[in-house]
Amino acid sequence: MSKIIPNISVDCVIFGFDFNKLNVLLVERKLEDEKSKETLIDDWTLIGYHIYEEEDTDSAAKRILKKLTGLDHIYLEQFEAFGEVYRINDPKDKLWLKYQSERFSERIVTIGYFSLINSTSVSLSLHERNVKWFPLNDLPELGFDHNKILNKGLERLRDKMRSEPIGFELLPGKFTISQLQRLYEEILGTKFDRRNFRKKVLQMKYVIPLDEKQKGVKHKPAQLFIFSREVYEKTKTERFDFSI
Amino acid sequence: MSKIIPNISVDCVIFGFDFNKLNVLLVERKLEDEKSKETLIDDWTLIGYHIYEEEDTDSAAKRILKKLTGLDHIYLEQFEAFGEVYRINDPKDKLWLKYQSERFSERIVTIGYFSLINSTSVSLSLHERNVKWFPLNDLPELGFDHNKILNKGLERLRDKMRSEPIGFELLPGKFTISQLQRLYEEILGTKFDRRNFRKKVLQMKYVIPLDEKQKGVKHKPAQLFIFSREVYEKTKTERFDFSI
DNA sequence: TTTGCAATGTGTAATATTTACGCATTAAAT
DNA sequence: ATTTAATGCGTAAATATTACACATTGCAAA
Repeated sequence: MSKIIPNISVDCVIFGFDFNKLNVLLVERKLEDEKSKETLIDDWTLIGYHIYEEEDTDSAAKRILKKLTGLDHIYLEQFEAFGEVYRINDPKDKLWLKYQSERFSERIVTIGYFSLINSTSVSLSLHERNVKWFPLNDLPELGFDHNKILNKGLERLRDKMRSEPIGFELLPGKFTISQLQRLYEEILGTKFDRRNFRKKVLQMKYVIPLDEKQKGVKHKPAQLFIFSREVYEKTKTERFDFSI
Repeated sequence: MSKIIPNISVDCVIFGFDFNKLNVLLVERKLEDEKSKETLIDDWTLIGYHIYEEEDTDSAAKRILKKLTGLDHIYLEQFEAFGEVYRINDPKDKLWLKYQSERFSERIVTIGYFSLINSTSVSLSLHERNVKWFPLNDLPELGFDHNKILNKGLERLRDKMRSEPIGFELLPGKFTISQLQRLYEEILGTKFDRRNFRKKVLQMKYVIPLDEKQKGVKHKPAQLFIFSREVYEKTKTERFDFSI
């Protein structure tokens, strides 16, 4: 692969949904002094990396996701570039970058991507580093300006959820209407009336009912549905709107 | 000022409204062979520039606007980073960059900003270069990937117009409801019923009627209004929506 | 095997919002 | 004085949203 560009990186806000909470995937950032064994850094960050000279920024984000999940076709969208001069200012952050490479002591503009993955069906690995899902309301201390990046990504996810059917990306292929409702309630921070929500979803021709029911639940099993992007693209004119 | 970063730039899609059409501001790109006087390049581009090492990307965009208009507080918003490896590929574009500086032969990631200005009250100048307003439906040939950038900027303007009251930035401080309507119709590409549009606008507490009427028109002069961002921020909860 | 539990699944009336549309008013130009 | 080309106002019809109650299903516990 070609050379790394030292002052441009991408960072991914990877969202997952466990049928209850919206989670973000973070990677542990640990550094200890080689002699004294003193812990110099111990916190978490978004998953990101510098881009290569012969690599689109989109491709860099895809590369990171692929390395992490082994999967190729993950929902990915750029949401904002972070270009403040002093976005990396904390000595910890500078130390970490220096430890990675002397070349990273320059100024870095990073491009934020958010990604939606169906966390129930994915196994994760990132070399020797520890990656973990964190619910949004219980985040650890984050390095760099990743709190800001994460929140901007979340904001964009919320906005986009209201106008396009991207929520399905967070669910398995087959899902129930209640699962979809919980997802929307969790992300948008609202409550919907169960019956009205169902009515709305049933109107969407691209949410297709299956002749199949939920299994292994201890109550009346719900009908399963699939989302069809193909049908959605054909019937796009209907304004999609999950707002209150 | 500090050194230029050769592989990061900003480009501004500057919109203006002349009470009839939505226009974009472009700068002429002309280059002729010094000996033969042959025209090597003659087209137009968005207004952009590389960023400096000690400059936020936002500040770089502001710097460009200031140089162009002399004004400080212009509506400005980042909309997308363009990070394809081969976004600059045309020999003309490479020639132009080389002519600007040998250092610009590297790969460049550019960050797109869109800006809204009240074109009726601004005088423009950009050193020795020719700048001009073009209506969106009659654009000249654009250099680089600026057609793509322009269209993405426009898309973002449209999206944002539907959810936030940014259209006012394109009008003079005092405006009539019909002017506002024409603006929205032009940008969103829709027609609104005059009476219903008026009703909707009058509900917005942040569109404040003045005891003042239009002058110099050859029909019944309309009442003038001002937009108050302050009132808007206070009453934000009401969902703003100009959709059909 | 019966009963309780915890969900799913359906319908309808009340309310709010959006759309469609008609006519009087005003200032300038003829 | 009359015409012109807009502004300004109100109301009815259509549509969309919200609120709400009860029957159904499959499993688990009694």
